[in-house]
Amino acid sequence: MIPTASRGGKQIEIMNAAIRVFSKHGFDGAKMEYIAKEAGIGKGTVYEYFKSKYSLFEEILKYSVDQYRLGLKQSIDNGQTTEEKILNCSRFNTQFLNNHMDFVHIAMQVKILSEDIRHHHIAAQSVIIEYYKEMIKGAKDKGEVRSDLDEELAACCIIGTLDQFCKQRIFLDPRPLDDIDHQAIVDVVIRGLR
Amino acid sequence: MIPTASRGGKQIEIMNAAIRVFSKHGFDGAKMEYIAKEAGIGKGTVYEYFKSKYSLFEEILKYSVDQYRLGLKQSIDNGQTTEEKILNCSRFNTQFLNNHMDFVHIAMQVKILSEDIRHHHIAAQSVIIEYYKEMIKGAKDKGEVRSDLDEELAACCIIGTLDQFCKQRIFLDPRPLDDIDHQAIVDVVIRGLR
Amino acid sequence: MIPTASRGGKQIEIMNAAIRVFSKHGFDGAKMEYIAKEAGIGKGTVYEYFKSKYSLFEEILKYSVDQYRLGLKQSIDNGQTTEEKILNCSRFNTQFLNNHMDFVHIAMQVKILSEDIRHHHIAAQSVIIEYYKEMIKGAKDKGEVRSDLDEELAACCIIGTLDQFCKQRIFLDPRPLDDIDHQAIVDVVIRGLR
Amino acid sequence: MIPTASRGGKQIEIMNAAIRVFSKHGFDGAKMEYIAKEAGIGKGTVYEYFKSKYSLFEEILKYSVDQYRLGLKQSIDNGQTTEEKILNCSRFNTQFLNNHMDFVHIAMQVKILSEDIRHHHIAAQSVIIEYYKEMIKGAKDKGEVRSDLDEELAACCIIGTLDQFCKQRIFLDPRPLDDIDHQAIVDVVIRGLR
DNA sequence: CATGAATGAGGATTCATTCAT
DNA sequence: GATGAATGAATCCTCATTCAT
Repeated sequence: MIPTASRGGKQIEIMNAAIRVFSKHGFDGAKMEYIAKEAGIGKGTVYEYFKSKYSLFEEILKYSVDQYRLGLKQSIDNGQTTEEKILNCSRFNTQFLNNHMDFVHIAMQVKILSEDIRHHHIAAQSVIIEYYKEMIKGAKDKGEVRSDLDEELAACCIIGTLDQFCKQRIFLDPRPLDDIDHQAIVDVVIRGLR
Repeated sequence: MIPTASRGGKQIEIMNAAIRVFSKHGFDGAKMEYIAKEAGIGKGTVYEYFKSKYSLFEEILKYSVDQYRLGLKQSIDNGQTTEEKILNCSRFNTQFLNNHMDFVHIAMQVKILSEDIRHHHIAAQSVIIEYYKEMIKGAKDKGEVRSDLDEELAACCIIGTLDQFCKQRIFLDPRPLDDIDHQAIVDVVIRGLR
Repeated sequence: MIPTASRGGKQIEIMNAAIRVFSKHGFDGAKMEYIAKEAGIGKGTVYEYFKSKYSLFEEILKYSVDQYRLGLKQSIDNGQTTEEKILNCSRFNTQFLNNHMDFVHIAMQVKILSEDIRHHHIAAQSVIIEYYKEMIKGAKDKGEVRSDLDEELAACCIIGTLDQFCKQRIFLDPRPLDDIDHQAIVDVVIRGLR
Repeated sequence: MIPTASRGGKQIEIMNAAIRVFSKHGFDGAKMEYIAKEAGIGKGTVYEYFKSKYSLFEEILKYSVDQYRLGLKQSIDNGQTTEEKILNCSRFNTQFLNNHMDFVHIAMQVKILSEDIRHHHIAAQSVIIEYYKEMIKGAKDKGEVRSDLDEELAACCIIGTLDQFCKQRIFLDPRPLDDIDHQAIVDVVIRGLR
């Protein structure tokens, strides 16, 4: 195995190639040969950086989930008002899911994952929910949302609506993603149906 | 192959066994032998009813999607007010996803599916969105929701929130599903965050 | 198993159906279901008359070889002169091989056959050669062929030429079989090339 | 797949091993594992060189048929007189069929072959017949055979007699092949029975 | 007697992984 | 370090055979 020092660069390259291949073919459909070819290296070289297909998958999963969590955190932190925060999340969500949607779905077959990665995954999800809950808590303090709002359910509503919107746009709607009216989505979440 | 007349019963039995096995192991992890054993029959018998593992999967997918669509339709139709309709959907959603969640996730790897099944799947999704949009339209007429509400986005919000809630309860929350406060969820959707 | 008394008729029916199917698909390609369907009976019924696919094949082989041997014997016996005898053989050969050629080829994979059937087959071949050798012997006595002719080689020449002619006509030549000039073939055999 | 440059050697090795196994067990009886073992390689390696059992079979068939055709051409070309040419053919035929007889028989189940290979096979047969016809034509010019001889039938007679002789020696006669009196066979063909 | 639904042994094929170069 | 030819374990599927009806 290669000393950890110089590994970083190529490791990331392989992971990015693998994300594309896993997304296109699913876990079992993704042959190591495809991944190597996509990364522009030999089949054997992948094994210098990852000890098995499965561990490569798990590394990617962790990596992606962390990327997602961090991006979301930043989206929230960068917004001034709660509305702006959610707006940022909507934009980031669309962008991220557009690139990783398939991978996310593969990842959801949580049943096939190891305990270790499963915990990581669930933990990350929980952390994301916490981010939102804290955001709501802050919004309550600033009086931007009603004070009797259940924070868990609010988080649910935001996450669910944003995700569902992405799904519909990506799977059902042929239009490009750049003309999305994020403001309108956020409006529905904030104002509700009534 | 067995005449279509008498096939129905055993076909359904196999499909139900297969849903369990697919859910537990994923598509590629689900060996035909497991499925046969789960259905209490011999391996070869599965092939009397489905011409391949893949087509078995597709049949199940169609079947599940249709079951879901029909259940949702009924949930909406059985409610008097819009609030009650959404409440019904929430209950049905929780119940259905609890039994099929894993399968639904496997199914979402839409990329690996045939054109035919993919169209069926997308079509069913579209129909479901239509159900909700029509519900919103009716609600507008009755003045239960504001008249400037975008129907598509409203559907997004309802579907997304209900689904996300289920996911959180099923994956992250160890509590049983029967003490869910569906009313609270619906409240958030209807009143929004503010 | 069915009492041998009334078996004869249906047994022959099955064998004839099986010859057609074996000829069309080869031994391993011929499914018992095809054979049953071709004979217009149920799959299980075939097993009432033959204890296995393999033994069915062997029975057919014996049957066909015997049919061929008998037909050839008759062809020889029915001719007055040697030339006429060979002429009859040529006609019978063409007719028989046209119906059984593929089966004959399948049968030639002697290696896969049991010792028993192999001996029967080889014995029948030997008997056929004997028929021809006796014919030649008779012809020598009548002065129709030269007296220094090797009987074995003469048989070889007759059998080989007639068979090869059939093969060419059946495999390479699209013309129907009824306008064959058997006299010309026999001439070549009798007069030689010179 | 391995680059075509360096494939040649091992490909031929596998084909030769496969000829032995196909000859011994027939097409369906020949397990890929046997073939691999016979070639002294792993099962998977065969698939690096041939995409399926069937295509391996077809490649062998083409290869064998071409080998046969070329050997026969040379036999004819190397003879001075027509008699010598046929003599050469008889020797080559015996030698080749002794090594390939079983495979040739398997190959004759032309019905199961693909259109492509079938055409190749039939074409090769036709070419062989042409070789003989041209030989006869030349013999006519040199006055070695009578001028009214039908070339097609003459070819038939030569091919058939030589093949039939081989069959008899290989299948029915326990004697070794080296004491064959090829001259006697050729005599019968050239002088005829009379 | 006849049937055909059910069975499971058997074999072609795939692909993650190894290791000699 | 990098490679890709070789490997064989693992699995889908076929079909001869059985046996309950």
